[in-house]
Amino acid sequence: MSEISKAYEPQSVEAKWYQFWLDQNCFTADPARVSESRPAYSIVIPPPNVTGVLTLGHVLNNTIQDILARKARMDGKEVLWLPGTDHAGIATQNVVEKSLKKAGEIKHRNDLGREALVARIWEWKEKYGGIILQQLRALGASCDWTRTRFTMDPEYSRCVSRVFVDLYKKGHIYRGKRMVNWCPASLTALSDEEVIMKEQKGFLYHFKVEVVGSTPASGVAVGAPADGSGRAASSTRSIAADGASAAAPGAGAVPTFLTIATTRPETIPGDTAVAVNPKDPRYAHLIGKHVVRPLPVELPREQKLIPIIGDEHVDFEFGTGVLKVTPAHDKADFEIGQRHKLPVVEVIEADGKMNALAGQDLNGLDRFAARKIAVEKLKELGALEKEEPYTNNVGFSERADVPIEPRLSEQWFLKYPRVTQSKACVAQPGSAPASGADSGVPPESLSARGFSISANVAARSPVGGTPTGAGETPALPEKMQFYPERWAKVYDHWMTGLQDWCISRQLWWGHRIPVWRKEWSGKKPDRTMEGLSVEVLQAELNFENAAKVSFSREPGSESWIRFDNEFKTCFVATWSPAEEQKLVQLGFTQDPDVLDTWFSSWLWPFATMGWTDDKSQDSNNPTLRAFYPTTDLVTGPDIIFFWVARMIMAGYEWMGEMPFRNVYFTGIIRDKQGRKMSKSLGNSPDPLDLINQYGADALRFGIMRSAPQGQDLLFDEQSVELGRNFCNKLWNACRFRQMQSSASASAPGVPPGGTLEQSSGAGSESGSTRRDAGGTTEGTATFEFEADIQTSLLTSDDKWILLKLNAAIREVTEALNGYRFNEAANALYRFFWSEYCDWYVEATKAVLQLPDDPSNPRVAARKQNTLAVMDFVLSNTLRLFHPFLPFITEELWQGMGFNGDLPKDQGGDTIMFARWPKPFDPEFRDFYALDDCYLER
RNA sequence: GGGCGCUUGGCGCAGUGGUAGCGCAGCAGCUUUACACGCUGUGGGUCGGGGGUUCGAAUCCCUCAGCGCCCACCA
Repeated sequence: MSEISKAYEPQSVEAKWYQFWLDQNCFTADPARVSESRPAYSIVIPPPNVTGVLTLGHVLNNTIQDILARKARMDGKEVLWLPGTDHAGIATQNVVEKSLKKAGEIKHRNDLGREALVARIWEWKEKYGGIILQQLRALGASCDWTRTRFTMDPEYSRCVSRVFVDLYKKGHIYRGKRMVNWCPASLTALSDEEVIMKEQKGFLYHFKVEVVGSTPASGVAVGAPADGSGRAASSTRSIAADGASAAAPGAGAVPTFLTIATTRPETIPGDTAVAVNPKDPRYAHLIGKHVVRPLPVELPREQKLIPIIGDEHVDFEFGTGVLKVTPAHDKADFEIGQRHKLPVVEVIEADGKMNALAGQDLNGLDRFAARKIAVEKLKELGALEKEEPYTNNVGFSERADVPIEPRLSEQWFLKYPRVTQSKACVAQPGSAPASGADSGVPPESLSARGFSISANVAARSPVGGTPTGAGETPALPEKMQFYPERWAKVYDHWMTGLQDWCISRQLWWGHRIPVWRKEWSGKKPDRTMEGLSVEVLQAELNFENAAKVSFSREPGSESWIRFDNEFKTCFVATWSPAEEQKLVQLGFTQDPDVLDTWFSSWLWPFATMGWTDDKSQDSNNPTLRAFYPTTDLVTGPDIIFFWVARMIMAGYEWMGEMPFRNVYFTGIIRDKQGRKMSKSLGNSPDPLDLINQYGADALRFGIMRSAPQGQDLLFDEQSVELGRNFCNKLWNACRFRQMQSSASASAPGVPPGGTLEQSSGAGSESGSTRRDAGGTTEGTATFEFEADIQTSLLTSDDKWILLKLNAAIREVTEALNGYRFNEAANALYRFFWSEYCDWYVEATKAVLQLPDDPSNPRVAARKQNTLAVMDFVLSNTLRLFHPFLPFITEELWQGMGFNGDLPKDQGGDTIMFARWPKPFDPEFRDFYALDDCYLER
């Protein structure tokens, strides 16, 4: 830093230092270095979609992870921050399909076919995938890039298959024909979590249907009572009960009508019953009779008779109290259908278009167009009684953003494993004594060791760990800690009502389900199953459980076989290539579906570390042994169910241990007006632009300073500006020091640095370990603070700033231990700007500007001492800042000639491994002659 | 229908029992030899409403209201 510029110019330093860190392998984790004195610290990145580009959400998320990782390095830990990307099934397939369509190459994915499309997606992935990881480098993310993983790496895919087969054999995975959430745009099933409920304005259509099989006499009894729900009863007069007295002029019986309310008239052709509550006095007597379904119009009346059934599910307060039952297109209706053995008539196809069973008027129409036509038809028939504006919740496909269609289809389902254990492992608010993190450092009066304990260790070990770290803590079962804690309740609630997980997707991009199948024709499977062994025939006896077989007879190759009588199909699950080959030879075909993306990402914490499902191998895997369970997970609360909860279950199931000790949930980034960031609103600034304009440190600091724990964050570019200004302040404060240096008689260029920690390390003999001031310590591994500061010459200003520094160290450390990043950032800001710059630097000017007087050596000594204090404060400040502002601190660290605490060949020439400062030990109060009055100030 | 969060000066937020703070914006000055991405000074809030506990409440309790999020098979 020979020529220091007037303003900090991030562009000229960021790339340089990032490359420097890479060249020095500063980010690389080595499990061999882990030891008692060098504990492991690990984070796995929430893998962004391969198609992703950096958003402010990523900036927030990854800055936090980087702060944690860099802080842990400075605490002397062996740090693994493992990066990677997610194949993101639907999203990626959509993106590539769209781009191919746009380029005019294809009209439909079938034009290419499965293999070719998948090949194209891989091509695309190699070319454009992982841009986001590149962008993270610009942010300063200190990931161990040598361990970058992708959820579809061969090794990772193997984990997915193994896990599937394992669950299959344990009976957790089954195949079933069920109502699922179907996305008519992506043409695949979705899990419940992928459905987003949205309020939709529509209409509640009331239409009447004629009841047949009733006699006028019986119909009389049922009036439309004015009690209960007024709107239902009075407005619709549900049954034309007065029909009898009306003495219909027509021939034959007087018709009786029921009025039904529906939001989906287009599904009428699929109705196979009308349901009422058996306890409803208005309708109960009609159960067993039939009604005439109005649609399709052209169908003869006799073919449209559907029964009136009684079912408890019907709420007679709602609508007219009469429910049309469409088992094929509504989840609740399907269940009613099951209970009453109703036929299932599908009138909507997979793509959301009506089919022939819907009748000629609707056939081929999109479901929403069909709705309009259906209403018209009802009008024409005189059946429509009214249309009532109505708002209801409709499920939308998360990815395609179209209303999902409940649809009956055959899918693979998973009964979640380890639910009880996973539910119990997370500390609930108020349940456990929230130790460590918030209790912080005890007051001054505490005995000597109070301050110097690594608060990090204490705080991060979830339960117990008192700050003194003495072994007196009872060995309570270790709990996982959520930050903020309230998310634990959300988690708990979800874990309580778990439904089986639909894990199959009708897509091409993803992990193909490792199941091969073959149907049989006769009563028993064995006739068509050539090559099946004796074990299989035994297995055949038990259709419930999977049996272990080996088709290929190769050692280690095994399959799990299961017979399904209902579908007359034999299913074989295997992850062994030899078995696959043999199965194909035997005429088996692989299941065409792929697995839900989350079925691979729930293995992320260990599948990325080379897990194999082979206990002997895994216990010899140094990475897994050193870094699993991971320490912290940083993610958004929006994927607490998708990802976090499932990782916990997977962690217990296959590793026997929770996957992480702490989970930090960030807030969601919104714009100034509180709206979500979105491409269509154009309110989502490109972080790279911000980095170019203000610098990565500015962006990091700005966003961290305005991100309260777990609260949504309203992003304002001004906060980044503030970050830039702050960097500039830091820059100039160091510049000021540099200018003094050259003006004074002190050792030029390389002012010694030091940490409070070393001072404290010198302990009680510190007085005797003092060395003479001067540059004699250059080039050695460590510096002694007291070598450069003469206590006897400390002014009250010097003492004051030393104590403020001490307070800042304590404050920042505690805030970071409690994951209160904005507090830490604020403390740094306040300390450096308001205390160091505004007061201390200004105060020093009086001293530093004293004219040199050879006859009075005390003047020079005082100046020298002031500079030593400055160096001390600055070097410790840079350490404190480094996790937040990695680039500028490295630049200044090097430029000021500060040295780390390790020899150069061990990373001593970078601030990255400089020790995190620790507050004074109490005895140092005496050493520096720091009176209590300074402590108060 | 349940659950959770938020409501503090113009804007965004800190502040969990002891006389209201920060940043931005505002206003008045400043070519002060680190920094105008700066410095000095200054105006502005009865802490959503109501009730309670307390010597004392933005801070604890109750209640109401508004906004937001999550969960839930009312057609």
